[in-house]
This record gives sequence, structure tokens and C-alpha cells, in this order.
Amino acid sequence: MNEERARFENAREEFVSQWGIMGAQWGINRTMAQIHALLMTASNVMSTDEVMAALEISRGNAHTNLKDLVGWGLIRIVTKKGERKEFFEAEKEVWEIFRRVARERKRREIDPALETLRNCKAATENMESTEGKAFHDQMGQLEDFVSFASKMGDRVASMQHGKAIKLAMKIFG
Amino acid sequence: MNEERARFENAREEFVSQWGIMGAQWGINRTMAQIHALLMTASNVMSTDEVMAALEISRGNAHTNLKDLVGWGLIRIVTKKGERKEFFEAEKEVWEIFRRVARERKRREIDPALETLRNCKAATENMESTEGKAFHDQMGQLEDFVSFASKMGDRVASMQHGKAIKLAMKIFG
DNA sequence: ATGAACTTTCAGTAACTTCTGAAAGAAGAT
DNA sequence: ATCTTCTTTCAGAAGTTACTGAAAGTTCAT
Repeated sequence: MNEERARFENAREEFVSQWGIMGAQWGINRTMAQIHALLMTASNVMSTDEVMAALEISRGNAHTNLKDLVGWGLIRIVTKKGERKEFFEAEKEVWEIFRRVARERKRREIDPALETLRNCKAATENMESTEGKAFHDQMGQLEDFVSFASKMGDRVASMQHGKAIKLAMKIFG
Repeated sequence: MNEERARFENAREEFVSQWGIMGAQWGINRTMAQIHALLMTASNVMSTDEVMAALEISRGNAHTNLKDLVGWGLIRIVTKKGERKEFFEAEKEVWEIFRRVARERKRREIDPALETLRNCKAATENMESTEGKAFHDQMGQLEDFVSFASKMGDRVASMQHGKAIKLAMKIFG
């Protein structure tokens, strides 16, 4: 049935496009998110040229973003024996995707932020002025919150999918 | 002590700058995040002109971003009697900030994403091909995960700070 | 009505990010 | 050593987002 094929391709394109928009809103390069969506919904590994063709983008663009995705641990390089070319394959398990994104964002964004908060707190230790005290206090509260949330995130991300769901069920009924 | 004042201003500037960088990484306009940081660490309400001066930005820029922050519910307009001018004041409670950001992001980003996932899933209902089936399945898994996570977020965000902490303690000891 | 004090909008500009295409680099095949 | 196939890099172009400054709009007082 070829009408089915068309419907499938349509849905897939909508997904790729929307995933790209979402990515952009979250501070991820649009093309990178689109390639990710493309590979997540691919039934076979894809080469750089196939990605280029599917999204109508240049080699440089495809290359850079494929490599960035590998850096995020969201896709991996696959080689076929007898072929020199590299192929790419996406992690498809949702829970695993979540874990990797969580880990990377923590490393890239949360940890540096905590660093700053700690600096700012330390730099205003034992101040006399009301302003200084309030600032110091505010930094402390932010630090506590961020580090607490970050720890919770770690805990959840280090659980197995099934266990996390069960735990959530237990808590929230 | 004026050396203390300088140390305080320094720390505050570091915080404002870093909060801006963080915001940008999370898909929030840098200036908006900086104004937020500035107001969070202000001991008094500030006028548009004061914000302009503190960050050395234009009136248009200050105005737009102040109003956007009001839209996010992160700052509020305060009027002083006898004064026509508007002043701004930030929510300072970390937990409350978290709740508001969570609510807005859900509304602006999560809900539309869920919409797309549901569409894509529905559009590939009952497909025969392996590819179609796999796609449909993948959309289902993504939808389940996102909607589950979103519900959990809601639950947590609707708790009082103290209760949330206690709960977390109980779970993760 | 006019003016003063303030807020809002917006066209044009500046800054930044992403993308292209071509050239250079690597590595195996002959 | 040279060719072929593929990967990587990068300068400049295109596209996007954010910012400025000035003009228009609003509101209140006189």
C-alpha cells in the first residue's frame, strides 16, 4: 500500500520539524534536534549523505551536528564491514535518552552555575550591610535549591526505568 | 565600610552576568535573565530607568524584557503613591520561582510537544509496514514519557516547599 | 486644550548563530 | 606513489535574534 507510505512519511516529517522547533526553544541547535528526530525514527542506520539528502542540508552542517550528537551520547557511529563509510544510529529507548540528556545538561550547565553561586556566596561572607547580608542569603538559597534539585535528578536518572515508574506510582498514586 | 560595598557590587555583577549566560543556554533571552538576576538581588524596587542604567541597555530593551518577565510571573509591577512611574520587584522565594518557571515552560513548550506526538501517533494508527509500526510505537513511548514526566512535575510544583523537601528526604534518605 | 511624565511600539541596525561549499586531511586500495 | 573514498575544517554568506533610539501613545494635572 503506497498511500500508507505517504502518510508515514508525512507524520515523520511533522515529527522531525517539531522536534527541531522544540530543540531550538531549549537552546539546542535546530538542525541537531532534527537529525536526532530523523535517526530516532529511522529503521536502519543512516550515512552522512543520507542525512544530507533527507534534510536537504550541506555536508558541513550534517557532519558537525552528527558529531555533536555523538558528543551528547544520543547517537552512535556504526561501521559496516567492507565499507569505509560511517553510519549513524540513534538511541531509541526514551528512558536512556532522558538519562543522557540529563547527565550532559548537568555537566554543561548546572555544575558551572553552582560554581558561580558558591563564589558569589563566598565573596559576601560576613558582610555588615543589610544589602550584603540579603545577597549572601539569596545566593545560599539558590545554591541549596539547585544542588538539591540536581541531586534528585541524579538519583532518578540512575534508576532503571521500571523502578522509577514504580516509585512514582507509589508516591503519587 | 566602602571596600565591602565594592565586594558586594562585584559579586552581584558576577551573578547577573552568569545568570544571563545560563538563561541564554536554556533558551531565554540573555537580557531578560540579567534583569531577573538584578531584581532578585535588589533590596528595593527598581524603575525602568534604574534598570537601564544598571545594565547599560536602551529603554526599548529594558521595557520589553521587563514586561516579558511580568508575563512569566517572575517580577511584578509596583506603584508608589504619588508617583506615576512603574517600579518592579522580583519574586525572591526560590521555590516560588521554580514553580512559575515550571508552569510557564509546561504551557509554552511541553503541551505543544505533546500535541505533536499525539498527532504523529494518531496519523500512523494501524499501519501494516514494519516502519510504520515502529514509528507509531516510538511516538507512543515518547508521549507516555513526556506526559508522565509532565504530570510528576505538576505534582511537585504544586506542593509546598517544606513538604516537597520532606518527601524527597523520605524517598532518598 | 496643553503640557509633563511616563509607557509602548517599531523600523533599522548590530550582534550572533548557523550553514554552505570548497579545500584540506586521512586512510585504505592498487 | 597515486587514486579513491570518505571525513574534517573553515572562511565567508545567509539567516536569525536582540537592541537601539526615536517617535507615537497614554494618562494625569493644570
